[in-house]
Amino acid sequence: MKPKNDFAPRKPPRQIRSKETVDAILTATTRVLVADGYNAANTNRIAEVAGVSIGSLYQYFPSKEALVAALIERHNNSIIELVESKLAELKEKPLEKVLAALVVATIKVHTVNPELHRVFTEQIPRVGQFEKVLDVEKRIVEILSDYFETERERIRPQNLSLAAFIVVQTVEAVTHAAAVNDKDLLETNELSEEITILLSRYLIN
Amino acid sequence: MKPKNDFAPRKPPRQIRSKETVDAILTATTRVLVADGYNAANTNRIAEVAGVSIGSLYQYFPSKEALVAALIERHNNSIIELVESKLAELKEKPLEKVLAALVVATIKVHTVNPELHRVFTEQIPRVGQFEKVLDVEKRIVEILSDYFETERERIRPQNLSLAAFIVVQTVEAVTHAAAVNDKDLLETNELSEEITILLSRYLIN
Amino acid sequence: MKPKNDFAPRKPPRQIRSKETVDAILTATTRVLVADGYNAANTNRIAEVAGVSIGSLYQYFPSKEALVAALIERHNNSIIELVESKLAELKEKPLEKVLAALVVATIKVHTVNPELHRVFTEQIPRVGQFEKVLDVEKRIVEILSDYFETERERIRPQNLSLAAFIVVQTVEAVTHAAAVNDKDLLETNELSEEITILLSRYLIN
Amino acid sequence: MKPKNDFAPRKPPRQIRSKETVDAILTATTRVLVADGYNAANTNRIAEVAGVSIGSLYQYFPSKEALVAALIERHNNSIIELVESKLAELKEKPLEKVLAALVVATIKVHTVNPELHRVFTEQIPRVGQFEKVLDVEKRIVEILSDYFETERERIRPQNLSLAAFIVVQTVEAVTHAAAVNDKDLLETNELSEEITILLSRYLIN
DNA sequence: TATGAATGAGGTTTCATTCAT
DNA sequence: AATGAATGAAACCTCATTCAT
Repeated sequence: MKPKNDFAPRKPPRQIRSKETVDAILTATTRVLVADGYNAANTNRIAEVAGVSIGSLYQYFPSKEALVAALIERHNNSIIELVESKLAELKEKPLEKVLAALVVATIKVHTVNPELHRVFTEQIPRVGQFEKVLDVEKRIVEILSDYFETERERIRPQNLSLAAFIVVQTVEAVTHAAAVNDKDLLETNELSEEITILLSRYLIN
Repeated sequence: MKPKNDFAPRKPPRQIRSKETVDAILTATTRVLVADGYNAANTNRIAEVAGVSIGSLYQYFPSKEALVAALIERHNNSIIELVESKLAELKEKPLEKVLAALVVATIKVHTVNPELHRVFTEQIPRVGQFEKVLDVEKRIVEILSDYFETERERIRPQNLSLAAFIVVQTVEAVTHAAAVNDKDLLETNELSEEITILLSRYLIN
Repeated sequence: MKPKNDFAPRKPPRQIRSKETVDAILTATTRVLVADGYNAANTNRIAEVAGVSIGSLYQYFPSKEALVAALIERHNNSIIELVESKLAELKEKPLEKVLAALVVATIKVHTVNPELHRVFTEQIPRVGQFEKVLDVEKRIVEILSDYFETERERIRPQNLSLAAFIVVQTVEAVTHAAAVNDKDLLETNELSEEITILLSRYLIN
Repeated sequence: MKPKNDFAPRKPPRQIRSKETVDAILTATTRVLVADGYNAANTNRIAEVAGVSIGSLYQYFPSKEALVAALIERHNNSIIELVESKLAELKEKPLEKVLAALVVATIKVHTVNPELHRVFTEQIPRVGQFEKVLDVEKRIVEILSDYFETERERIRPQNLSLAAFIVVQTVEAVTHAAAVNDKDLLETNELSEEITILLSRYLIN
C-alpha cells in the first residue's frame, strides 16, 4: 500500500467525544514529535500514546503529514494572533516601542514550547504540503508591512514590504539561533535590546 | 545482530580506482538529493545513479547519513574558505566595503547550487550527527568576530561576538529567505544594498 | 536508526484471529526449520509458508531468534512435563523400573519429531538468547536429583546432584547419537536395555 | 555471486611462504571463531586478522566452510592421535587404568582450548560438509572397539562396538557439559573418578 | 464509530566471492 | 602469488495504511 496524498483533515469532528479524540491525537502527536523527532515519529506510536486505535486516528487524519500539518497550523495561528494582538494593542505607541514589543513577542514564541518549535523549524522538510504551511512568515510580513504603512513618514526605507521582510527574517533567525545555541542568552535583556537597536537603526530615519 | 554504526566515512580510498568510485558516489548523492529530496533519497538509488554496486557504496560510507554528512562537510569547507579569503583580501579596506562584500559572498553561496543548498538547510533534520556538521555558522561567527576585533574602534557594539552572531544570522536568514521566496530579488542590487545598509547602521558609530 | 531489539515475543495475541496467525507462524517455523535448517531458514520464507505477510510475523516476533526461541520453549515444556509425569507415575516403583522408564521416555522424545529435535540440538548455536533456553537439562537434573533424594539409601553415589547430572547427560547423549547415527538402533530394545544396565550398575548398591 | 561448493582446501602450499600464509589464516580463523562465534565470523575479518588479503585467503581455501573444516580436521587429528597414543602406551595395563586414562585424556581435550572446542561442538551446524568432519567420535569408537576386542574376556557386554559407542558418547557428553556448566568441576578429581567408576561398573563383569 | 490485525512495498545492510591489476 | 576494489543476492525489518469485524 502506497501512502496517500490528501492533506486536509478528514472531517470536522461533530460530537464532543470526537473533539476529545482529535485533541488527544494532536496532543500525542506533539509529545511524540518532541520525544522522537519528526522522522522517527510514527502513527502507530502516536495512536498508542493518544490512547486511541490506529483506525480512529486515520478516521480523522488521512496521513501522517496531515496530522503534523494540523499541528503546525494551530501553532501558526497562535503566533499570528499573538503578533496581531500585540500590534493592535500598541499601534498608537511610538515605533521603537512596537519594535521592542515585536522582539519580545518573538522570543516568547521560542520560549513556550521550544522543543516543538525546533521540530517544526529544523526537522520537518519544507517540501510538499509543508512548504505552504510552514511559512507563517509571509503572513506576518504582510501584517507588519501594513503597520509600517501607517508609520510611513517615520520610516526610512521606501520599499516597506521589503523592509518588513528583512525585519521578520532577522528577528526570527537571530532569536531561533539563540534559542538553539545559547538558551540563557534568550532570557537576558542583552539580546532583545541589541536586536531592537538593530531594527530601530535600520528602520528609523 | 544489527548494530548501528558510525557516521564517519568508512575508509579512505587508496587506489585511483576507488577514489573515482567515491567521487562518483558523492556526485550521485548530490544529484539524487536535489532531484528527490533528503527523505526520498535512498542508497540503492544513489548507487545506481553512481553506476556503482550498492556494496561499493557501503564499503566507503556506512549509511545514507554518512554520505550526506560528507557532502555537507565539503560544502561547509568551501563556504568557510570563501569567507576567509574575502576577508583576507579586503581587510585593509573600510568596514563598509567589507560588509558589502560579505553580503555579496553570502548571496553567491546561495546562487551557485541553490537546489543543493536548499536541501541542506530545509530538508536535513538538524538531529544526531547533522547537528554538528550543519552549523558552519559558528565558525563564521568566530572569523567575523576576530575581524571585528581589529576594527573595534570603529564599531559601536561592545560585545563583538554577539554582534558577529547577529550579523551572520541576519545575512544568512535574509538571503536564504529571498532565495526561497523570490529568486529575482537576489539578482537585483536592491536587496544586497538594503542588507548592507542594515549592517552598517547597526555596527558603525 | 535501526536498534536491535529484544528476543521475547512481541505481544500476546488477543483476538482469535491473531491467535491463529501466531499458530500458523510457529507451525511454519517448524516446517521451514526442518526443511532448510536453522541457518538457511529466513523470516520471509517462514511468513510465506505460514500464509501470512512478513509484517504480521514481525508484529508478534521481533526476529528469527525470537521465533525459534518460542518454539524451543514449547518443546522444552513438553519434555519437562513428560519427565515429571513419568516420575510422578512411577515414584513408588523400584529404582530400576524408574531408570528404565526414564530411558524409554528419552528415546521417545527423540522419536516424536526427530528432525526438529536435531535442528534444536545440532544447528542452533548455543549463544546469546539460546544459551539459556536450550538447557532443559538443568531443570531435569534438578527434578531427577530431587527424586534421588527420596531413594537415597538405595543409591551408591553420595553426591546426588552430580549423579543426576551424569545420568542426564549420559542418557541424552547416547540416545541422541543413536538417533543421528543409526535410527534402527533406537527402535530395538538392545540400546535401551544396555543404557538401563549402565545406569543401574552406576547408581545402585 | 553464489557461494561455491567445493570443500577441499584448494592446493597444498608448496613454498615456505605459502605454508606461513596458510598457518596465519588458520590461526586467525581460530581467533575470530573464538571471539565472534561461527555465524558472526566472516572471511574478510579473518583475512584482516591474518594480515593477508582476502584474495590470498581464497587462493588457499575455496570457501568459508572449507576454512573451518580444515581447522576442525586439524583438531580432530590431534584428538585421535592423543587417544591412540594413550591406548598404545597403556594397552598392557589393566582395563581400569585404561578407562581412567581415557577419561583424563577427554578432559584434557576440553581444557586445552575450551573456547574453540565449544565453537566446534555448539555453534557449527552439523550439516553439509561438517556432518562428516565433525564426528571424530566414529573413529574413536572404532579404535576403542578394537582395543576392547583385545580385552574381550574381561568385558561384560557382548556387543563390543555398542559398548564402545556408549562409552565414547558418555565420556564426551559428561565432560563437555561439565566444561560448559561448571569449569571448576573439570579440575577436581571428583568428576573424573565418578565417570571412571561408571565406566568400570558398566564394562567389567 | 471504534478497533486492531493484517498488509507489503521498499528501504537498509552484510558478506561470501570474483577478478582486474 | 598477492592485492583489494567491486559485486549483488539475499536477508532483515519498519511503518503508513487498509479493512474486516
